[in-house]
Amino acid sequence: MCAMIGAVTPGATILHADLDAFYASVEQRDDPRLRGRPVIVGGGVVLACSYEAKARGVRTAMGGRLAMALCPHAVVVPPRMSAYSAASRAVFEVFRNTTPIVEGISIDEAFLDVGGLRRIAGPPLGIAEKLRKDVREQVGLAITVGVARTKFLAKVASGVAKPDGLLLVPPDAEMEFLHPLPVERLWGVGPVTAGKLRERGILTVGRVAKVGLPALVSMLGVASGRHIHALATGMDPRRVEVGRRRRSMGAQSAIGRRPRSQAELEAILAALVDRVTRRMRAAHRVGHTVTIRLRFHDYRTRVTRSHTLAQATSHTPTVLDAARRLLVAARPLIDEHGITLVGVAVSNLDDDSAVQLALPFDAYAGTSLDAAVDAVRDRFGSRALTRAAMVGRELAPAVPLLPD
DNA sequence: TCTGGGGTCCTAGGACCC
DNA sequence: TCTGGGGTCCTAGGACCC
Repeated sequence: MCAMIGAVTPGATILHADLDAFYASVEQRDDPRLRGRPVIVGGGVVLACSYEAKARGVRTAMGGRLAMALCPHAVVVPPRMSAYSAASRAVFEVFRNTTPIVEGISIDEAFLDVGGLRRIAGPPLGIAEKLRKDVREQVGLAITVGVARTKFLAKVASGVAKPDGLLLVPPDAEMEFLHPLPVERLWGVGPVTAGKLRERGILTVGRVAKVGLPALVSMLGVASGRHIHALATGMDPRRVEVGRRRRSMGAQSAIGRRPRSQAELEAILAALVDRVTRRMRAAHRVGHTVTIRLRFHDYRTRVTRSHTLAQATSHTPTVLDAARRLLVAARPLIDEHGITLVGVAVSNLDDDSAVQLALPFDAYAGTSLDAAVDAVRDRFGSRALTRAAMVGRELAPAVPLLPD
């Protein structure tokens, strides 16, 4: 399926590329028996589903029981995250072979700026066509691409063109394209905001543009009002940014309704902290703020409790200690409301090379070198020690530490 | 709908400093 | 004894996205 509006359009140089039903498509690619059949990835809840299942009303995040009621012949497969990661890496490789300006949004989605490539690679629409072909041939997956002047319009275009489509929005036809769409298409308009707009009879993007900025600000607040007004009128100055860094890393686990002892909760917490801190170390990141997240029996009430450490760390026992204290402090809430989810996140992230400054001058000031070395080994593992030793007697500020 | 897991950004109040 | 304005950081909650 390939739709096009207009011809050569110098302003439309941003591509939004979005893999179709990503997890389910990987499963269908890897197992020919699944092709053409409704596929659900997940178990208790639907993590992803193929278009054949979507046609029966199955949706992401739906409970497994309901999904099977809607689509009794669906094939349910357990998720294979490593296969999806590998497929994602292969697709991003194709993206980066297309243009150096690639901004990853998620495992299956990215923006590409192809504005500078006209002389060597031709106009954006041709580049987009080739990108789709390359992903299909090299990775074996269908990908939808939207092409437009702004990120938001490119994203909406890919959403409209799905599945396996290509859609260009020419700069002189943006409002015709955008204004008939429902307000939910605006990035940042979810159920709550859509409800507020709906109450006032604002159902389309065109109506949002017409009602004007002051009215939107009074309805939705300054940030939200300005944001959706800008999008609805085609203004979106955000550039495609290469190398955006993660601002937090977390893990969580839904644990059902069964009552849990403190020991059980702490064991779950320890496993989560271990997962997060391993990932942090692999990414060479350290963080200052430890947050625990709890959800209660009603599945709606959520609380977070956080604590900011004096020093950024990815050290498992240090993060666990902070998380455990927060959990202990939250015990009365847990006893009162019952707990159904526990999560841990570390935010305020730095590159792990940032730890270095604090080490010699703060925590280890006044201690002997031997004592500092022991403390460093304890805290960050032997690789950090090796790096420090390489510069001689001191833990020099310029040396990045590599926690193990 | 008996309910996942990983994130981002915004708001708002209070502490604290100058 | 009463009273400033501005800025930053921390904590908590909420909406939203994939």
